[in-house]
Amino acid sequence: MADVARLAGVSSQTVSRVSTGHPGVVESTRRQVLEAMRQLGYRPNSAARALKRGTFRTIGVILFTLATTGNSRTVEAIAAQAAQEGYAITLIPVAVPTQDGVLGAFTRLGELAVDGIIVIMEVHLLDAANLVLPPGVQVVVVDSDAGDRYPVVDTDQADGARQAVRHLLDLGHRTVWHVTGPAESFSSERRAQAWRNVLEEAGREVPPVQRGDWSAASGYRAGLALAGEPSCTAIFAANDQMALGVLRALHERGRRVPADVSVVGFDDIPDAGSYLPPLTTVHQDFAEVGRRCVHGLLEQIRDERAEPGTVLVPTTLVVRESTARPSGLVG
Amino acid sequence: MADVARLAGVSSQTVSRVSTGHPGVVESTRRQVLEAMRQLGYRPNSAARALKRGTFRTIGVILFTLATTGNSRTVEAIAAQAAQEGYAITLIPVAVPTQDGVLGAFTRLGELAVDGIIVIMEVHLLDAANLVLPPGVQVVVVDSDAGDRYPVVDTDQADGARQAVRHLLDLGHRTVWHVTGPAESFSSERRAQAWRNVLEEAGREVPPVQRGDWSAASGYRAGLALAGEPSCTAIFAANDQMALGVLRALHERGRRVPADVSVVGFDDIPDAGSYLPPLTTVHQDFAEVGRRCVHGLLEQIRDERAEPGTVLVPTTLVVRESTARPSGLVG
DNA sequence: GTTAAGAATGTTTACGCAAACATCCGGCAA
DNA sequence: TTGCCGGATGTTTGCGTAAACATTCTTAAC
Repeated sequence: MADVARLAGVSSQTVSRVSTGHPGVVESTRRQVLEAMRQLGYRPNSAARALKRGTFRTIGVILFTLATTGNSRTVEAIAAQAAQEGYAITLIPVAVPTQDGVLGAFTRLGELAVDGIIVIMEVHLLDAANLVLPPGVQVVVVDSDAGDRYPVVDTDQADGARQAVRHLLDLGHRTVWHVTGPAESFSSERRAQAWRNVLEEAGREVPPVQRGDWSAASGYRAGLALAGEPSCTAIFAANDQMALGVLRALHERGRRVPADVSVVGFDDIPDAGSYLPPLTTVHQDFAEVGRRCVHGLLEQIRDERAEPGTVLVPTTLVVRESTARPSGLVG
Repeated sequence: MADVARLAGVSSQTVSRVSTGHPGVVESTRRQVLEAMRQLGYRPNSAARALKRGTFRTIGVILFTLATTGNSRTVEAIAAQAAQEGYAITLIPVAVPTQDGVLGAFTRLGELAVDGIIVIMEVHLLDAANLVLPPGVQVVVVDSDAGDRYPVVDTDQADGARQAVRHLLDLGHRTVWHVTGPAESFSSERRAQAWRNVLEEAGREVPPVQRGDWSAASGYRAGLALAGEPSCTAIFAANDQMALGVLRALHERGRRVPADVSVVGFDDIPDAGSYLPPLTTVHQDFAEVGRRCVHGLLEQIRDERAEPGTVLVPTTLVVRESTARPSGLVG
């Protein structure tokens, strides 16, 4: 910086003013400084800047995996929104979903240069890790029900699941079977809960749950089991990939979709429209979730007033070709 | 830090020594300092630390999107490996693949606190952006052929494609049609090139290319076109998602897979085994690519000797049920 | 022409840490 | 006993920046 100042014939403070875009620098001076910067290839040192300002303009995102569509889409949206607000994103992956894993991540995080953290996982896992957040670092949570302690932003899981199940009941199915996600996942539990509620409210029988792990392979296994249930005419899978596995299992067992069995997924991943048949599913607005996270976090950072509460992003049911009236009712 | 030193009855330098794990601090003193840290909730300020050390222990990853399986898997592997080496990952998304977009990202990047950068995109786009890298910041590139200027780590695209096409020819197909990815993508071009080469070497006719954009929807469109070609009995899609679209198109047009037409994909995404039928595809080891990237970059950072060159990660063909001998040869 | 007001620019300082150097102390060989 | 060595700890200093304050210059009103 001193070099730039010397070359431009000004003081280093003026260089600082130019590089931070402060007012009160006359145009001709400004031009000279910029030219000197260019010549010397000067770049402000962000460490020094952060030290002086006490802020890093960086948000940490802590999660288990990018392998699920939901997570990677959410992270992408967070990154995009943060970039627009002049913030960078630091990714903190937790290798294994154990207490140690989370604890390790947070220990690292404590020393990390972040002004706030977005947690994309069930918050109980954080508590279990006996976590102490660095003071002054704000938190927003996705995929959790910790709305009383941290601000939460999430898709309206329950409403999405309700729409899916009601759609199937409205088509005339007597009841709906459910392929659920892992028990540790809040989203998974919430979807299962809503499914159960709708059935109970409608006075329908609640069939046993098939548990999966979000993967197509687990959906396939669940689908094989369900294909053996003659009374099963409608299936609500907790995500699209498990729905894909269910479709394959039904196909292999000679049960036609949607003629014999209707299938609904959740997420509306881009591929869902290309499944055989194209999948009826619940559309999640991941981009909006990401935007809201960043927005909420920055608001907290600026205001220091943490006000827990939950923001729910609405869902829409996208009806494609994997659902139909049960065959007994055709016509 | 001064508070901690006072409470522990030592100098701030001793506190520093404890927190950096330096030797030469007697156990009893160390214990006292740690206790004082705990009581005061002290956390080292990473900005100051970075300023002093001149290093951030952070790697920047610049890319267009996390939406493609390959990118998100690679990023995940990079993050995991970096974490293990004590480095954090900063994500720099480039919203739009235009010169301005890339330039903007790099301007931001210039001010960013990173010791090295991993670029996951065709490097020509960087050049087009007239990019000036911050001096002292090392770069490793994925998905590019810039091996003469930057170190490159990539899947062995050509070999994977060769395996796919040869597999189809070996089964007895006269030729293989190709659904390619976007022209800007190096991976896409490399796969197409290898496909062409194998056909030419074998003296087969090279059918016109169907261009897609990696999405299942584009694969579907290409598939509809190919379903209208009676002579088309074998299709190599440049990724699994386009293969999914092709499968759907063939199904809709009444062409059976693999009885009438064989289909091969590329990537081996987790869902591929659950397609109808389960997809024969080329397995990419994204995790290995990520590991090599980080490894290469850290080596550069430590040695300062940039030695361009290309590291290729091998691929394997995974044969499932979407390929078979052409029907004329059955039995 | 004088002076005050305000704009443009310069000077000083501190942010929190860790490297480099300085000091202190106990122990051991001569 | 003396002197010296080396380990443990303390003191000084500077990393690059921007806030706060100081100075200079310009302009306009009288």
